[in-house]
Amino acid sequence: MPPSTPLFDLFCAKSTTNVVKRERRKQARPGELLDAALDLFVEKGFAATRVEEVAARAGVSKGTLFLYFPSKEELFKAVVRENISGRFIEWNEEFAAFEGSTADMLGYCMTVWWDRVGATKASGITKLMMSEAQNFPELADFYQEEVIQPGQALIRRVLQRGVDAGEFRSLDLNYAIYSVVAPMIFLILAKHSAGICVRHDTPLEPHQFIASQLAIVLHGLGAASAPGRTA
Amino acid sequence: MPPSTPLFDLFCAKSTTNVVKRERRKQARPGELLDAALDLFVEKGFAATRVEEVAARAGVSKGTLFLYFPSKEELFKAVVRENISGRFIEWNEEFAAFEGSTADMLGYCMTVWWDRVGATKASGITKLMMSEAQNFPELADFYQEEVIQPGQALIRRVLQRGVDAGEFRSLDLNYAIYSVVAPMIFLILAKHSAGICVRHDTPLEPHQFIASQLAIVLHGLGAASAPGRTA
DNA sequence: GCTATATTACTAACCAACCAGTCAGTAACC
DNA sequence: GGTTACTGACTGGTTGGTTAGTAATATAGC
Repeated sequence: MPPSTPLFDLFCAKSTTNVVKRERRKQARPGELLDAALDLFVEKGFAATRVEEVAARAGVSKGTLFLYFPSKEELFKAVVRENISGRFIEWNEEFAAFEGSTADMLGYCMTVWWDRVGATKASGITKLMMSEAQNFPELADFYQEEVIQPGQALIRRVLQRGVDAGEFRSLDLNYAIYSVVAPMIFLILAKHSAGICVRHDTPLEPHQFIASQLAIVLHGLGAASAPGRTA
Repeated sequence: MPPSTPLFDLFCAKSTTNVVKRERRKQARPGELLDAALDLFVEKGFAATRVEEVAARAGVSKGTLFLYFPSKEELFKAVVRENISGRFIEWNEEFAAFEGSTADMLGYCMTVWWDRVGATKASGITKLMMSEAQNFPELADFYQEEVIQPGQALIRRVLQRGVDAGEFRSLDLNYAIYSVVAPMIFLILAKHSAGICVRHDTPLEPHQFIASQLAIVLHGLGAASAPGRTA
C-alpha cells in the first residue's frame, strides 16, 4: 500500500538534522492515540493498520503507544469502548425517559442513531467488525458482548414497549429486531464500502432512506395491520 | 492466526523421509487452484490468505501457483470471473426468455440468485469486496466493472420491464434498485459475518426473509399502490 | 521393447520487505 | 540529580514473489 516506501521512510528519518522536540504529556496521550487509532482502523481496517502509523499520527513513537496499550488488540478494544459501548448507558437513560408513542420513539431512535453513530467515523468500527471478525475471533467475542448484545437489547426494549402498550401487535421479537437492524447495517455499508454496494453516480440519502424504511417497518408492526409476516 | 506454526511447518517439511509424489497435470491445475483460492479467500479474506496455503490446498507448491497466475491479485480476479461475472451471460439469456408477470419474474430472480450465488461460497466474494475494497483499489475497480455494473443493469432491466408493461408505476430506477439490492447484501452479511449482525441463537431463514422483503418491495412498486416513496 | 536425450511441469530454498512488540538509552520535568 | 515519559534501533517471525534445479513425460534411435 503505496504512500510510504522504505526509501522514503529512510530519507525522512535520516536527512534532517533538527532535533525532534520531545514533549511529556501523560494525560493527553491516550486520547490522542485513541483518536488516531479510530481514524486509521476505520480507513484501512484492523489488520492493515500498522501501529507505527497510529503512533505517528498521534505524534509519538511506536514505543510510546505500547507504553499506554499493551497490544494492538487492546488498543482496538479501547477504541470500541470509547466510541460505542461507552454510550449505551446514556442512551438507555434517554430512551427510558422518552414520552410519546413508541412509533415516534422508534423513529427517534433510528434518527438519533444515524446522527450520533451511523454518520460518524464510529460506524466504521461496525463495518470493520463485519469484515474481520472471522480472522480475529477474540475481538469478535468482545464485540458481540460489548456492542451487539446491549444494542439488540435496547432495540428489543423499544419494541417490547410498543407491544405492551398495545401499539404493536404481539410478535416474535427475536425476528422483528432484524427489520430495524437490516437497514442500519445497509446504511453503514453504503457509507464505508467504497461504492461496492451503491452506484457512484446515485448516492442514497440516509435520512430519506431511514424514513422510508421506518414507514415500512411501522406498517408491518402495527396492531391494526393485516396479520401478514413481520420481518 | 493459529493452525500452522513455523515449528509445525518445519516438522512436516523435514521429518518425513518419503519422497513427495510429483504429478504433471497441466490441464487440472488451474481449476484446482481456483477452487482452493475461492475456499480460502472466502474463509479468511484477500489480504489474510497466503498464496502458499492456496497452493498447498490445491496439492502443489507455491512456485507452481505463480506458474499459472502471475500474481495474487490476478488469481483473485480469475476467481471472480470463474464464479460470478462468467455467469451473467447465461442469466441475461434466461431472464430475457422469461414469460409471465414481472412480479413473478422478480421473485424468481431473487430466489434463483439466492440458490445459485447467495447460498454458495461465491457470495463470500461479495462480502470480501465490501470488506477490503478500500485497501485494494485496483480490485475494487475491477469488481465494480465486472460485477456491480452488469448486476445492477440486470436488475434495472427487470424493473424497466415492469414499468413498460404498466405493471409497476413509473419510478426512479437508480433509487428503486436499492430496494432489491439491500436485502441481498444483508443476507450475504448475515451468512458470512460470524454472527456480527445476527444473534447466534436465532438465525434468520433466507427464503422466508426473501419472501417477506419481496412482498414489501412489490407493494411499494405496484402501479395500484398509493404514490408514497419507493425505496 | 529398451535405452538415451530433450522438454517442461513442478519443487524448495531463497530474497527482500514488512510489522508487532521489546528494551537500552535519552531528555524533560521535579 | 533523581524520576520517568519518551525514543528508535533491534528482534523474530511472516509472506509475496523469484529461480536454480529436479523429475515426470515425450520422442527418437536402435
